[in-house]
Amino acid sequence: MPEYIEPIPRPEAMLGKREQTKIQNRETILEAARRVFAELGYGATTVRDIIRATPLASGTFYNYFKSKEEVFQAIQDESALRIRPRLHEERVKAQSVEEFISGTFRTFFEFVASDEFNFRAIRRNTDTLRVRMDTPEIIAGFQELREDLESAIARGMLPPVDADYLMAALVGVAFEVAERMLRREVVDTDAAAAFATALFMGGIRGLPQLAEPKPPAS
Amino acid sequence: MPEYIEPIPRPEAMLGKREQTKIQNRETILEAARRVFAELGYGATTVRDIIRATPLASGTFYNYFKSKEEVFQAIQDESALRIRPRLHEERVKAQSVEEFISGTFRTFFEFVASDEFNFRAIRRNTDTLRVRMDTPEIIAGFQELREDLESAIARGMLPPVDADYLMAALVGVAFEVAERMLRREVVDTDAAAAFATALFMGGIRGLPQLAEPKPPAS
DNA sequence: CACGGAAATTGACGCTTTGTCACCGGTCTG
DNA sequence: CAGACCGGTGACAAAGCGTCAATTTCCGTG
Repeated sequence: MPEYIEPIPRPEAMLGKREQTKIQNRETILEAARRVFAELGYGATTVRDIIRATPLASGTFYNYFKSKEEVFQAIQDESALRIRPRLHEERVKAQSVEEFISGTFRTFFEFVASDEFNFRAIRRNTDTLRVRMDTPEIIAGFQELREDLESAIARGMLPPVDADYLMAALVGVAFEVAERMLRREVVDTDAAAAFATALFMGGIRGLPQLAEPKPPAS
Repeated sequence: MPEYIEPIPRPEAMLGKREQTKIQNRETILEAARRVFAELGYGATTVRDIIRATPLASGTFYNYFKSKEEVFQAIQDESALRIRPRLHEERVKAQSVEEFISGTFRTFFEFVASDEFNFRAIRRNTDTLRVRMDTPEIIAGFQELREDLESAIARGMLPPVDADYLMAALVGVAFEVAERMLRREVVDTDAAAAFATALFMGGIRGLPQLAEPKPPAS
């Protein structure tokens, strides 16, 4: 039986040419895709448009991604990967419901504002139509939020409410309010966070309480 | 100058053959599209797939719709057109905030549950990706909700809060909670409505209040 | 009833996009 | 330095797109 050889993790600078161009090409494609999506909107963009915005051959594209959806997903996941730990951290260090909620919203809205390019351009589509797409990484973020809520309930910080619905409500408000926030002439993340936080701070108190925690539905 | 001749509005049953097949064809296409979208998901569906699910020729399709987006829009708009008046009515006849909010949510969740086929199938897409699309008719519904909120504020039923954000929050919660509701083994619209209503009933009280009404942002 | 023309349907056509794969040049390993 | 092999290349077949000249269907009129 052949011994399994661990690939040697070479220091950054000493990567082989092969590895370098692989990273390079991937970034080239993602960069081009960001430009094209922003220009044409997701719906109107074709794989060929992305390839044309690149010095690469069509075959090369398919070595890295198998469709425009996958490129799109990668772009979204990059954002999700940057924001997710921050949100989680914000919530675990929260000493009160208020900190939990307001920390989540403030972090999210600030991120959205800073990442505005991605957040908006990506949603732009032909005419008045808008698309919203949840990648696995984003869905994992939702899942994490729900777990954090359940943990907060277990610690007695939150009353025993339906964590699944509460998660959904938080997500819905976060995304929808973020969208409106970005449309205003002056983007005021504090005001948006204050609004959303106040809504939930007042609202959670009156939520129907469960005898036992709700099992995950999917 | 030639006299303008008003087209004679004939009684339903006496429509000319031309008019009848026009209505017929349109419905044939929409029906086929519903099936195909449900089967393949919106993203994977091609105009040709829809045409193939129909006895018509490709050219005919383009006499009625100019793309799959437009078909999709028409399907969505049909739903929106059915639910919008009901929601509006529910809100204008509301004598209190509680009636306003709970009436809106109950009506919406019940509709979504009855219209589940459209609501779910339409969102299904390749793999874990989901799309959400707001048609002009749906956006008009949002607008109407905001106007109803503003009118409620004017009547003193609601405190002078940011109607734009409140509308966004209501919409976000409605859609996101609806989605979770449908995933559960037993779809309980009352429970979902109770949850969402309680959230807002408690939450609205504490919302930041405005000196003067917020002007529309877009 | 039959005829002329308006209106709508048809499907083949030219063009674009899609995804693949045989080829080949540069890169790595021994 | 040689040989293996990884991965970029672009031509290609298959499929989708939207159009339009030809054709059929319908309607109003004499």
